[in-house]
Amino acid sequence: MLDSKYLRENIDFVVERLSLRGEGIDTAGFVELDKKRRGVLQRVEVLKHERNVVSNEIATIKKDKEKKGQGDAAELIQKMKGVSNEIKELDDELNYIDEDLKKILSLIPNIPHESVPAGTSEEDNVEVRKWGTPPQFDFEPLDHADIGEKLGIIDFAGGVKLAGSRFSMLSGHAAYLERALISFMLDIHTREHGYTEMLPPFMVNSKTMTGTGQLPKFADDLFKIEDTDYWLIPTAEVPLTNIFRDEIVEEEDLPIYMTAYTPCFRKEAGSYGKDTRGLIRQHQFSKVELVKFTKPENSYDELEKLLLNAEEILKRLNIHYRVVNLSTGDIGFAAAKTYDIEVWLPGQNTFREISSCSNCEDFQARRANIRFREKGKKGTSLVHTLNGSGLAVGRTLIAIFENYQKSDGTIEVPEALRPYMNGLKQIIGGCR
RNA sequence: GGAGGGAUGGCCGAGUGGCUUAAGGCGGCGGUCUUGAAAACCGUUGAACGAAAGUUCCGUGGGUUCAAAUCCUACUCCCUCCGCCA
Repeated sequence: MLDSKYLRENIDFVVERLSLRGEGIDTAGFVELDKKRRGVLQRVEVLKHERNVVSNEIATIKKDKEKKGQGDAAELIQKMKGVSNEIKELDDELNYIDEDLKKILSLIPNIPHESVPAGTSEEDNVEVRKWGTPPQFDFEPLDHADIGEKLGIIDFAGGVKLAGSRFSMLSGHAAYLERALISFMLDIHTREHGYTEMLPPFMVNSKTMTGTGQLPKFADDLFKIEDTDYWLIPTAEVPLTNIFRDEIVEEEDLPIYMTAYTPCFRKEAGSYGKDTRGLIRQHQFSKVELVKFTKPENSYDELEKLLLNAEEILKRLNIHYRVVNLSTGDIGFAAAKTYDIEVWLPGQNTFREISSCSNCEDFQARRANIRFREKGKKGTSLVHTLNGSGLAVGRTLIAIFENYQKSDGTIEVPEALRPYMNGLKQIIGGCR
């Protein structure tokens, strides 16, 4: 959510910046309502002041009457009845205005940072760097779906039978590999990068979904449990960021680093027919997430560090990747700036997103009311929130399948993962 | 699922219609004393909006009243006991 005061004072600038996202905003509606709100607020505050003053007078008169047996508050009380009714009407009006204003504000996306390249789509994303080299094969590399099915360790039909399209099932060494990847990633982030491991709820309420920006605008992308206020999380960013919702943290506790493995659930509405093959786009996938709470002045440095933390996983696995700076047309709703890490998939001869690292600045903090107290400064300030995948586990598994495949159809286990798989060097299929 | 109890500032906790909308304590900050620290003592210290005056905030939403932390009501969450259960 944007600051309404900031929006009021910089409305032309905001409109211009948001137009780079391809987003129009309801400026006329905002300006009119905002003005109306302040008018009503002023009137009702004057009346409330009067009510407070006269109420005290009434109290004094009644007390005198008890003591001295004289004085009569009847006239004042009568007068205050009118004032009271007026206050009620104005308060009601104010509530409606506030609701409408909130509705407008909650649908406006974050303002892109100045370092974000202008553009309308992913075509305009800018490559920041490449790491490693693509593997060379003396045979035609397969894609992960073929590799997995040939080895009998990815069961696409089974997922469809049990749940439906965009579900699948891993078995044997594929399931083992996924579990190993989760431990591997969490260990690096907790032991080497200073993150605290969390295991949050996989379902959250509407308020939590609103705090990070999924609601109200993106309800169609989410799974909701019928007859409850429970939503399945689309990313651990949601529960982790909301841990400090409506709280004031101490300055010396910042920055706060948290990491969590969770499954993620996404409807993938609007992607019909896209990425239907393989594990690329599923309704349920595993992800290790990184979340940071920082002081505003440090958040862009922290974003660079977070990005490196995510990259480190691919470096240890020795898999070729590149980093791109997303353009204004491609960054998410809550983000001011986003880097994507794209991993090389030889089976598809292309780079695919495996991590998305964003600085949301104070956009989520304002929605979720996450503040900190600064020494020697009056009041509180909003923290900055950051999040990134470290990494998407299913897509990492895909990358290993495709980059480490052998001509005989087996998969070499990357050296860094072997300690997590009881020394296993090669995935040859079968159930154990 | 059944019965009962509860929700007050960062934390604990008093307050049951009007006496500035929150006593007191802890914690934090500043000071006195001290070589330094601790202890003791003194002072200070909630949040939001607003240029300010001022207004609002005692779990959340309704209601009663001239006036609500306080009375009524619905809901949410927490605790205890019983039942069920991985």
